Amino acid sequence: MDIPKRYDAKEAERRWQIFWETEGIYKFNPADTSPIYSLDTPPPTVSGEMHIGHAMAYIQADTIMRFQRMLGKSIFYPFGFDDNGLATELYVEKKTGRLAEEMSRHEFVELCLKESELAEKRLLEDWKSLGISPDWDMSYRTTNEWCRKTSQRSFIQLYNKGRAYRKYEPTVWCPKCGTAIAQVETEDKLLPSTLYDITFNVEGEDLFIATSRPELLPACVSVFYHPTDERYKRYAGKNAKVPLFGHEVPIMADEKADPESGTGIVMCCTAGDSTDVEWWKTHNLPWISVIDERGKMKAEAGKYAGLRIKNARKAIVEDLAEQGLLNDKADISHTVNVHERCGTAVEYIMTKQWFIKYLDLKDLFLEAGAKLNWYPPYMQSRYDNWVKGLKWDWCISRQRYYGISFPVWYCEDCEFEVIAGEKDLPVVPSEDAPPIDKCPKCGCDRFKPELDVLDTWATSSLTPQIAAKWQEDDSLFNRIYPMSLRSNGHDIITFWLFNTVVKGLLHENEIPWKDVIINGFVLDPKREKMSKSKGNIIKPQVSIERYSGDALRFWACSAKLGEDLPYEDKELRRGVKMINKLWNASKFTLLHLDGYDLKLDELEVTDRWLLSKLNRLIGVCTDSFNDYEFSNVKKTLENFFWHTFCDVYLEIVKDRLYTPERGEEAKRSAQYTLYVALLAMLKMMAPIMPHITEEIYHVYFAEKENCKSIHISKWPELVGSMIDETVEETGDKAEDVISAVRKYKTLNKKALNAQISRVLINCDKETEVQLESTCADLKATLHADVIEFGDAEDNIITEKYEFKLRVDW
RNA sequence: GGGCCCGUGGUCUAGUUGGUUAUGACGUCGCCUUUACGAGGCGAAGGUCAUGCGUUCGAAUCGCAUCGGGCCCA
Repeated sequence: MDIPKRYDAKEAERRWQIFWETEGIYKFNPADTSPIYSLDTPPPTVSGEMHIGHAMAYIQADTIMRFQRMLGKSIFYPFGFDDNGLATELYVEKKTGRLAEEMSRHEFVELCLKESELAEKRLLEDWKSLGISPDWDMSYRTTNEWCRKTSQRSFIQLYNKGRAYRKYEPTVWCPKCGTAIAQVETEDKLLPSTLYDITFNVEGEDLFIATSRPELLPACVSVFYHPTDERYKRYAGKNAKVPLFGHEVPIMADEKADPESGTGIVMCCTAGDSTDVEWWKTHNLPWISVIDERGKMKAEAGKYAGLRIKNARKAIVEDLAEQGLLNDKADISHTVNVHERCGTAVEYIMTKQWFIKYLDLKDLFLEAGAKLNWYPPYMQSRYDNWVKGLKWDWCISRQRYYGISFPVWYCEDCEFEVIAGEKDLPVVPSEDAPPIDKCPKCGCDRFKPELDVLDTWATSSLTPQIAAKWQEDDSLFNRIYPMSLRSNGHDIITFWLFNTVVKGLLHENEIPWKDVIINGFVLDPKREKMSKSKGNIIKPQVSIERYSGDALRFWACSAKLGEDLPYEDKELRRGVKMINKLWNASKFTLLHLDGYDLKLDELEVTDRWLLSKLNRLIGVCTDSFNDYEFSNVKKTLENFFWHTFCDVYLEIVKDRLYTPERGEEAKRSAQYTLYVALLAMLKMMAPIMPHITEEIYHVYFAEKENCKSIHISKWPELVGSMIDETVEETGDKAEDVISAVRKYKTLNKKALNAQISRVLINCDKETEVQLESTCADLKATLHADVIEFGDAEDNIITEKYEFKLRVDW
């Protein structure tokens, strides 16, 4: 057998990745009737690089899939890119330096498609370098024909169920992007601002109201104070006159007015924030719209019409001051709800939008959350809290260019909604004709296309349906859905996970998966969140280049589910060491297995000791993988391999392998044990380190097992009869003696192979019988001429069993 | 402000249905070429388990409070 001295990870990893792909090792076989195990992977957005957080999450999920594959399941493991929506538009605009407004809609869409395809080609190489094992032939991008069809079909079916509807609503709106956005696409930012104390007038009397948004004065529709606030109770039922604009608004009491904030009395405008919207709803207030879709003041703002929001604010403040209506102003910092993608403060604008009606289904959603198996379990409460706090239906329309079209046209006269036929999907209403000639309601024959596009989550919430060929291949879909597993970041439980549950329930009346694993974040070595501005980003490609993919995988598996993992170079270096150790230990083992025929007479005690422990290990690793505790597999396996197998067992059996005088039987017993143990350890390590284990497997075991790849070989079976408590105790006692003598040699500055003339062991009779049975191995390992039992003045006491020993040089 | 999670040697971490001396790794120090590996082996030092109170025969583990950190939501 010719085994190279060194293992070249960089060369080998590329070689095996190509081998797996060309040999179709991970291909899904629809004809395979084994139970299916499926994974709903997050399609990464093409707008960014693959970052270290992606790497961790994909690797963790991949270990599970590799484990399940070795259990003999039929693996359904798709991979997709999300190149849909606003994120891609912004990426393309930034990359090409051209704005969507500068060209025709068609041109911009083509540009986005072209750029995202380029990005995907580049990104795909990054993802493959992680050594993950999806069936690449099942790859998709969310803008391809099939996804567009699926997404539009979902919309049409929800429309037919009365779940999709269109209406005027105050909508969270980004004036910079000029689009409606979802609640979840906003975030709160602490920003500096000015609080203006403005003079209103109540029956000739001054009333001071504090606001940071005086430009909304024309949209003021009422004034609120807290019901218990004695200062303002006397105003109940009266009207306040709005300065500069002169209209009168009612003064009312409401719990949501904070007596501590500003002057304790607050104006309600349509609409500065979500509280304004709530007041508008609960108190049936009129809606005055003063800001347009692009953040300019409308005609309702009178002389300020046409000004941008900030300029209008400035002008109004100046006018107030001039007229003596500005009582006071103070610099403050307060939280502002901004669009997370561009940082612009959001507005609430009254527009016609498409919604998915689901507020009536909260109980159903909570039930679904309870049906899912959450790993870790406490993540369910994030989902629950989100569902309980929902206030609006799901707004699914976006006023953008690049995205999946609504399959909808409107009658130009009566706004009648014309929906595409499912057989015509996918459609682009701005380019395709509607399925009817005349409006069934008014007879008009002119139609206008819906130009809005679907929210990107409206599509990515269909990943199970997209992957499993929903309503295209029923037999496949029925076998796949609900899927076995969803892998999800904890930051997107409230959108990607929740929205997928919503679609699953609305379409299939069933939860989309059985199990959900939630992975944590990767932090920088100082345990701080990585961000571009801090400059502490770690690129996985650099880590792979420097330490290898297996080393990165080894690191990624050290975090438990849900837990954040700090990135540390030393942990990657440990992975490199592990690869090296696996290589060297295997090299040694396999050299001694050359020509071995797997024949066995009887096992030596120390061999039975190792095999007993090995079978326990198999039990632990199998259970841990089944519970998605890959970090426990990694830790337990690493410790067993390194310490028990390499440091103790290999040293014990060397003599039997090298010294013919020990006898053929003793050698064969060692060979059998080495074969079984190394093979089992490699297989259990394979999901974590797929390349090095494959390399070693092919040096020897592939031929023996007649199997093309370790990753489709059989997972080690726990043989209960091999677990033997007595043998384990015997071996543990021998190990205790070995480590005591090693310690003695070290303390006396002797080499571990220094010869000793005698070891005298003072122990009870039972132990004596036990140790006797390992005497030949003990003598060889300790390099002792004789081992004797009996009373004597001791010079060492063992750690674990506290035997008294005497070592004579 | 609400919800959830986390605080264990210098650093990262195991252990959390209460029960011997709290696990392992990195780092530090000392010793050693075990016919696989010096990218290795053997060993040493280093922890009042964030703090306080409580429950208990017994608490890293359970309860309460405080302090600190993180994530999500408002």
